[in-house]
Amino acid sequence: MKKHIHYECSQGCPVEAALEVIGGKWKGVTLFHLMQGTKRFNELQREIGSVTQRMLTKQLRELEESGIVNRKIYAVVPPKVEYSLTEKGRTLEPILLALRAWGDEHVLAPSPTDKVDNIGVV
Amino acid sequence: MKKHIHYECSQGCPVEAALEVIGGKWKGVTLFHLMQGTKRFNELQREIGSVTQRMLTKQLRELEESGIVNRKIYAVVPPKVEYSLTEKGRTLEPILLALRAWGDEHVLAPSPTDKVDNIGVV
DNA sequence: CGGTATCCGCGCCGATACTG
DNA sequence: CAGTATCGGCGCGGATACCG
Repeated sequence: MKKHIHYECSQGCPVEAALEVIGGKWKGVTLFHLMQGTKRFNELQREIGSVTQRMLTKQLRELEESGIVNRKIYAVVPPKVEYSLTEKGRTLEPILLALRAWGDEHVLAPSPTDKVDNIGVV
Repeated sequence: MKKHIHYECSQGCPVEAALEVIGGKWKGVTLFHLMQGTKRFNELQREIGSVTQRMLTKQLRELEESGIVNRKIYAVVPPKVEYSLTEKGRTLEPILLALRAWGDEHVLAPSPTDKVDNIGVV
């Protein structure tokens, strides 16, 4: 059995690979808020609004494991943890800005130019 | 009215909104392949490689509903269905290209500059 | 060829309770 | 404050069979 076709996209497709990093349920928003600077856990949770503590923790851990987010623990009482983008994470900024612009224009404020061009049945 | 965002991201966050459109499990790859031009169903399935018929259908339907993808049915035997990007879909091209570039550089071919900068414990 | 229909396991995710 | 532990519903998504 030889694999003559294109590369299996599930393994080597760079678009999928990128989306697996930022495509998690709360990762987009989280990253976007971290673009504004270092944030504490509570700060993030408050700003995102509807994320549960459990999920925010999970998403942040995964982002950390992807090398996108840095977790800084202060050994103080009460505990203080700060999250920030790593160098690698900052390379995502243009993409996040592009996503925001696109979402703004084509989802949140659908313009008449976004109407379905045609539905073809021949 | 000025947008004083800093509230509930779950409803009005444009980044999330955009990711909900392209973030489906197979949507990224699918859209990327459709950037190369109009494709038939089988063609897409073969190129993506590991997607099941059921899932590809589902993802394409959702993309269609989002106004991103056009479905053109030819009334012939055997059946022939062609998928293509709509005008709105084509506005995603720069984002898809950026995602591919990022995935290539930072996921598929991790460079030494992507090493964790530091893990801070103060 | 390009789909539905159906079954079903698994893991996501919310809710809640507890902790250092 | 910033988590972890545990339970449980339910929807995602694979496998399979069938259809126009």
